[in-house]
Amino acid sequence: MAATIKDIKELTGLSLATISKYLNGGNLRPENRAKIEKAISELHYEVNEMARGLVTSRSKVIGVVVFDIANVFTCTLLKYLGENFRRAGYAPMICDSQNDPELETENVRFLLSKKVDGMIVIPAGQTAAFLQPARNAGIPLVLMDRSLKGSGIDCVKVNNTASSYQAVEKLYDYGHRRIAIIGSDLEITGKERLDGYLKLLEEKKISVPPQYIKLGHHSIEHGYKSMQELLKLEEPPTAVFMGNFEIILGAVMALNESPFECPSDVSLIGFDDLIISNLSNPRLTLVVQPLRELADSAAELLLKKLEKGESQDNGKNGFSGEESSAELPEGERILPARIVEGESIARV
Amino acid sequence: MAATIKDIKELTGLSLATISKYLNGGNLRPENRAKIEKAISELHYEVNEMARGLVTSRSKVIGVVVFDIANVFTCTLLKYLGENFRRAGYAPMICDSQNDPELETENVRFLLSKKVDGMIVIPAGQTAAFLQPARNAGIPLVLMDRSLKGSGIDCVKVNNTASSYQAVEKLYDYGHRRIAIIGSDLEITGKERLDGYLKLLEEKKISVPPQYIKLGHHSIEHGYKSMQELLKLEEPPTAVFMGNFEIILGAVMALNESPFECPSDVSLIGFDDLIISNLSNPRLTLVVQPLRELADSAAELLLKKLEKGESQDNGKNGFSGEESSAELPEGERILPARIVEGESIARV
DNA sequence: CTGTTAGCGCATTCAA
DNA sequence: TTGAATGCGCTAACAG
Repeated sequence: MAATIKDIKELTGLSLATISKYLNGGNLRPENRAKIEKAISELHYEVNEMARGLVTSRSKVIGVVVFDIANVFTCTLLKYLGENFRRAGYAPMICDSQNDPELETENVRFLLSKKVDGMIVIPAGQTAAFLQPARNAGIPLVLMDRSLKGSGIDCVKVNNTASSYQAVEKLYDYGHRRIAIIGSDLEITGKERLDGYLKLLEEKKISVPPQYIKLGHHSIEHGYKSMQELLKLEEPPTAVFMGNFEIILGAVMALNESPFECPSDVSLIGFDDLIISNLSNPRLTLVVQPLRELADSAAELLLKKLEKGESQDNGKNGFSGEESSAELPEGERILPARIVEGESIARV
Repeated sequence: MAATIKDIKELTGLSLATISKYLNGGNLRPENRAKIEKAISELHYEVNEMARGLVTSRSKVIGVVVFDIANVFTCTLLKYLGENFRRAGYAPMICDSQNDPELETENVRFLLSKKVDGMIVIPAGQTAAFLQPARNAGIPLVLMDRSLKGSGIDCVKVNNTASSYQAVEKLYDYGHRRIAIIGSDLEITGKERLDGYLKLLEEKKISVPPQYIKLGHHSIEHGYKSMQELLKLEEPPTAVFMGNFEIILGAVMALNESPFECPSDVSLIGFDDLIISNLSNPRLTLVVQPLRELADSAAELLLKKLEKGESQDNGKNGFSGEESSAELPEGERILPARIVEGESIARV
């Protein structure tokens, strides 16, 4: 089958060690170097990473576990992560959890059996138990987008609460008082964004009817249904804050099917994503997450740990099950989102 | 560090062979089975796939090379592919070529060094040379979306020409005669779709000014610029066929910024993607590719080859470089796309 | 700078 | 059914 260093040895008369040294960038006599290179290209030799990994116990592979791969948000991050890892000589091994905690658990196990050197995780659930095997294995871990409260695992994310506060504040500044939210209290990011909305209402001493607060999943259906219901109210909101991309999709769809117009009848601001907003007419004003920075930062953090050989397990968490302490993760990095202006907000 | 079967041996007093047999589903005495299971859970033992792979020379990993991962089309396919492979006990290892043939070549090498059992490829370029190492290695290969002419490698794709023919025919049936295209002659799928457009014009004996045929890359910029130019013509088209998702994005953006309205001023039909169309107002009429079927079919094809231990290299192609013969790939599977109705086409 | 040797964790002969 | 021995392809001492 495939050529091995033994074949190179036959062809060159050199020893295995010399060839290995060549492969790993050691110094050797130019003539030998040339011989080896000739043999390699003749034999179409490729390093067998399994054998190498068995010895070094490092695979140069980084596991990436995402809650849902069929998702603009996720795959943009994957793209940037991939660029970073590549540059550092690592390759990502991507696992899709399909929003299923069981699959997520299995993914972690799987990646461990593949001896990945580290892991990036965008968790599906809200508990860190599924990561315990990885912590036991002592490999570096970095979370993205969603932190796991009290787990002590580093996380890179945006400041959801502050950003959604700003978004709603923009509606407020444009004169809106009847401000609704279509969001989520089931996803952790949704909760944080809801907090921002509520905080602004509280600070500005605005009260809204409970029907203005539509909570469910971050899903197209929820967005669609909620917008329909909002527009049917006797006193519909003049502005709606939409908590994530799927919700935006559903809500805009419902609005398009209704007699209401944006922004004359109802103003909109949404959280997540950028490209897509160009499709809607008028263009949506959005809170855009710095995806590039998120990925770069997470990759850098993980690579740094990889270099230092630092383990995620700090010794305090050697047990499995629920964490009790509410210790603040030391490495939590919170990036600011920015508002990108469209024409979906009217003055009132 | 991590437990090995040696540790299990110590703990149970059984031999390595017995434990190995257990791990691989062999028959053994219930009491021994119980002992081993106890030891495994105590030690948190996980099979080291690197060591196993070194012996079996099978990794249970399937390499997936995509031309661009940050792309709704791609990542939806990835999702479905992942489900299929998972079910069959394989895990996908995804590599992003970033539309760069060099990176693509490197990706193939990389995956080979990881000893993947097979590969799914959505190629960035149009020549098959970069796959030669994989063919030499004798692993099964399946292309998706874009075939490599005369390479003899199986491919699962949609019938681009026929589908775009139908799309343009729909415009024709609605009474349109001034039909423009914003498409690509640089991507293979673009070419095929262009063919469908031209074929319909020819059959219906319609002639259009050359300015109606906008060819470039499958990019947002191309779509945006082309739509602007089309609308500026003295006699603008009454209908536009948009060749892929990025082009749709750009074109709709340009249209939204213009005084023209869809469908009263200009009718639209686009190729690719589904979800997104809901954002635009009116909803776009689209040619939708059967992503689920594409992925299922490609996965099935590859898994079948994996079972049969069939190699992609049929012996006729043992050389590298350009292929000369125009042999039809035996396993080419062409699936039909379907038109999903929106409200973006007016009668004229 | 180069060669010899040992062993990574596992599956797989062959004997028992 | 189980056990002992061998080797997968490579790296990492160590000695030369």
